[in-house]
Amino acid sequence: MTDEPLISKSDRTARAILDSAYRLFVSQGYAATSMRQIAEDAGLALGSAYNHFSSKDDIFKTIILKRHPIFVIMPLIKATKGNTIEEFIRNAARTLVAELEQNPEFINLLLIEMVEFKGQHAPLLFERVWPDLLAIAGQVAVFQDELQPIPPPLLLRAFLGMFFSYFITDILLKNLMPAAMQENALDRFVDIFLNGIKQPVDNRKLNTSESL
Amino acid sequence: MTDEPLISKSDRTARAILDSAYRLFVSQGYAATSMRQIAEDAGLALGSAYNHFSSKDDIFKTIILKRHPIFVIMPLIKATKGNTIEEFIRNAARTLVAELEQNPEFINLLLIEMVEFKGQHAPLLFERVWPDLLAIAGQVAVFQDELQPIPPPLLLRAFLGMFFSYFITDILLKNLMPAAMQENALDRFVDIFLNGIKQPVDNRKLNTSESL
DNA sequence: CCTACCGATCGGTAGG
DNA sequence: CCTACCGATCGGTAGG
Repeated sequence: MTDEPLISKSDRTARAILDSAYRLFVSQGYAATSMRQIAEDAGLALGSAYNHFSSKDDIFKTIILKRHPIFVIMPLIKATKGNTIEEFIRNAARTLVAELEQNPEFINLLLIEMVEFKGQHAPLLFERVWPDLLAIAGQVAVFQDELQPIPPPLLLRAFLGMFFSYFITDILLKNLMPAAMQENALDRFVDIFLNGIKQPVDNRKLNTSESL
Repeated sequence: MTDEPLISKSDRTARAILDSAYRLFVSQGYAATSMRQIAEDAGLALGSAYNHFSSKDDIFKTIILKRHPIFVIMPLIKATKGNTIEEFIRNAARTLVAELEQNPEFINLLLIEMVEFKGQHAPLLFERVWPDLLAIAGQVAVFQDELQPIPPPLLLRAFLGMFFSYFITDILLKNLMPAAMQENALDRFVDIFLNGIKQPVDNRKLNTSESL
């Protein structure tokens, strides 16, 4: 029985290699990371890594299909709750930012794929994320009459864009910005986005009491 | 007189090296680009490149301080005209997208700096872009009473974010998206953004004639 | 500006 | 899973 544990030794080693490679890739880039670094970080000799993966590229391909940020982001959005579009969007934004703060480099895999691999894995990634995309479009459709007439896919794209741009500018400008550019920046981003997508009905509760 | 032309031979060679390096960096990344590639592309032997730059890193540093996309984007925004905030934003967005379509890889320098250099040049970049930032904040201040009370720096950041997210998602999802997600995506992005930042006064001309 | 070289490191493999 | 190796290429330099 114990001869065949649920997770074999070989599997554990393969995972150690993937984990090490992931960390090194997102912190240095693909070309700047050597197989020797990966093997050493995983506690192996170089040659041993090749018993588990045929090449460095093979490791990268495996990682990107398992750990591309889109595979973290989409399920988080899908699991978001909310009784109004406002609640839904604010909850989703908060969840994503919490995830990001936990691992600020997790977007780097996307950037590396764009620059160093010229986006060549995009078709496969898109195909695999498609079911989640449909599910989310269905969730948002519930709020249809709160919203401007915007096609749901475009809405999702704009939302992802808002989030993406928030933390790109956040990373870029970290401690450099004047306070006004930073303070509550996420809330402000969400305000603009929400105000932008909502129907201008009477019961809108804007915080613009000074409406001249 | 002709002994000292305005642009010396040495200057021209240095520029050829920078141009070649720029093209190679944005299309492959920094680590994946070798000094031999750069020298060959510039029409030189390897050793000759070192008469103009002390190291590969020296070349990168020179390039990023001259050609970081922020130095293209900010002047373009600064030169934007418009009698209303709507005109201004739409013109700026159009100009930036036109620039991007002309050189789809020009953002890669920013991405490379983020991933492969961990954003270490950010302080210097920010310092140099600061005057433009102030100028643009001044330009936008003119439209103050058309706008929600949003601090100008945050407004600029949100606008840059909108633009940035537009073309990141554009690059990522290029030919993969359902038509609805792509068609007029920029206009839609701008609509959302504009609607999001504008004061909800009476004379707003929304294209939502079907307001339930 | 080039040729010819330096030591170091690269991805990958053979052989056990 | 490791040791020891392969040829190729790396960033950089000396010397002319």
